[in-house]
Amino acid sequence: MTTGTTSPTASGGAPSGSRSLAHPAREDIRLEGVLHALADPMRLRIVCALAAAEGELTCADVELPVSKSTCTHHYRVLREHGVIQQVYRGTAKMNGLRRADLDTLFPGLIDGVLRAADLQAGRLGDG
Amino acid sequence: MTTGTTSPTASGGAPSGSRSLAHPAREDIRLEGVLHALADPMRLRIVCALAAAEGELTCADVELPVSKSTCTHHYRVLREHGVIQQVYRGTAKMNGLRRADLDTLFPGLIDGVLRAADLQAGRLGDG
DNA sequence: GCCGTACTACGACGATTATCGTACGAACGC
DNA sequence: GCGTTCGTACGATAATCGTCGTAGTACGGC
Repeated sequence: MTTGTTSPTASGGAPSGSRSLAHPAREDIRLEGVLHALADPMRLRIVCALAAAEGELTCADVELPVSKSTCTHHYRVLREHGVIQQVYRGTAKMNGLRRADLDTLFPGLIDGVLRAADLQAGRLGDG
Repeated sequence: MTTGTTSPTASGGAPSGSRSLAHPAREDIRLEGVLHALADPMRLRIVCALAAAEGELTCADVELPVSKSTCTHHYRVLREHGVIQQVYRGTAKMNGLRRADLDTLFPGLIDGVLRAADLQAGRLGDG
């Protein structure tokens, strides 16, 4: 999805995505890293929101009770551990879950975590 | 919390093995806590060993490349986050996975993590 | 009663982390 | 061009964590 058709409006020309971000290859994603990334409440919220959106969200789309710097930090942790992918798009940065990679490496893991988060949310505060 | 050290030979009530350890109630187990507990390589190893044993193991049964103090620390983290239960039995302390509680709260989560750990072990070390 | 085994408590230490504020850069619209 | 919006980089800071060693406690066997 991200590759293929480059610029949507195509007026920019050559390297429209000049700002690029380093992502770990699928083989480099480690279970402990993923678990660590998911173990933080803020990051778990981000991941849940991304999963619920089933698409890309900007960093600002997920409301978090922390400063913008901290926000950037959490997104970076998620990206560097292979949980999400990030692509610049204009002034915004789109975030998406790396479901395909994660499901291939650890089938059922993300589903289990998302389901667990959902159950816990219902159990704790959502009544 | 500063209790203990009292009534080692108290009659009645508690059984003679009265050294008891505080475990969180099932309702108090939090997903972030479980994920955090599982995110450490040593602790993940312990949990995998416990799951493979399908029973109780002493702390010393799981060989870890760390000192005994560190070992105790990791077991305590696992217990305090509701991942394992610990019971004194003579001089030994038996450790067991809290599968029933975890599966009730977060169905599929532990299975997913264990399977992921297994897959990753095969992918990395086995060739 | 004494000793060995199994685990713990405590203090220490370095490394990592989560958080913030401020200053900066990159793209868009005017 | 200029300003706005969105995100980043860089320090700074306090908290947490993983690790260790040493000293200590509980239990069982002799």
